Amino acid sequence: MTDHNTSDKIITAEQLLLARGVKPTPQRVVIADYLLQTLSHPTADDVLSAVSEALPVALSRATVYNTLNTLKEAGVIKEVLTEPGRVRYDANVSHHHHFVDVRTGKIVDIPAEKVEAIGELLGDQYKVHGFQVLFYGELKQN
Amino acid sequence: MTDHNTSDKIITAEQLLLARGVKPTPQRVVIADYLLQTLSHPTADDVLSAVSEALPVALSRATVYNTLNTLKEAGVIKEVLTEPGRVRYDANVSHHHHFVDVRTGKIVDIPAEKVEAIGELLGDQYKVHGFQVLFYGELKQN
DNA sequence: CCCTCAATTTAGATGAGTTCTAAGAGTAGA
DNA sequence: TCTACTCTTAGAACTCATCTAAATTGAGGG
Repeated sequence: MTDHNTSDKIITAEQLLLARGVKPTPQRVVIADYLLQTLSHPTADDVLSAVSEALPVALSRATVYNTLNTLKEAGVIKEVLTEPGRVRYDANVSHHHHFVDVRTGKIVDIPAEKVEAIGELLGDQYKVHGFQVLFYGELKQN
Repeated sequence: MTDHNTSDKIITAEQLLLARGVKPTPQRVVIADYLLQTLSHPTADDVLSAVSEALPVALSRATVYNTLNTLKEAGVIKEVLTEPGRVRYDANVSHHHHFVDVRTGKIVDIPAEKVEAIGELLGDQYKVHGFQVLFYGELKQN
């Protein structure tokens, strides 16, 4: 398995949690599953409403936050910072970047390969561990 | 004047505020002056403590937030998002990027020229208005 | 099977950062 | 000097996130 949760072989949320050493409780499975199947970079609140309305499993706000932190620490999801005051989550944990459409607020992933040269542009005085690019502009197709 | 507040000719905070159409009250001048002379990317609270301890002017928390928003809207300063839950401010409003030293938390500016090629790396389906790169790693000197 | 016990979930309290409100202070122009 | 608007202020309120302590769950051992 690579670090792309959503590509290569199809893998269920439950299998992914087991593989990363996280006990797959119903709440965790449902949250991980939602994150794996969306491309929308939801906030904690987005996760709570999406999962609450679609599911038999009751879910408290605290559990959403607990689970998001657990999944983040286990490497199942990543935080995305695009705006002040809220954190978004992304189940694509491969090295990649983001593009924010300034008209719609839509956020799309940009593969690392597109900008991979950036890491070498800085001089000797910087030892670059990684970098994050946030593009903003307009998506010409949707 | 270019959009570098801190280079080219020496300019006082008061002159800068006037030039950007912001009435230079004592509180605003003092806050702008602090931001112009620091390289540390302070938070609102950092500004409040730095300015409060150094100055005859009394300063409330609300004024710090009001002023930071006023200066941001006037283009005198920029927000910097490097971590969840807090906003940092930078009086360097030229197009540039940031490098976070993961050992010390120190944040330094990276000039736009160093990474200027990035804007052209995306394909036709993106109209890039701008981009922000956040590097993280280790500063080898300083 | 059914205890036991540790892990998980939960509602609500709490906390951090920021914005809002409404009242007071300052100030430019009549 | 008065007026009228702008700015500042203290504290309330709001939003997002974490903490607390109690209830629930469920896996492993008898």
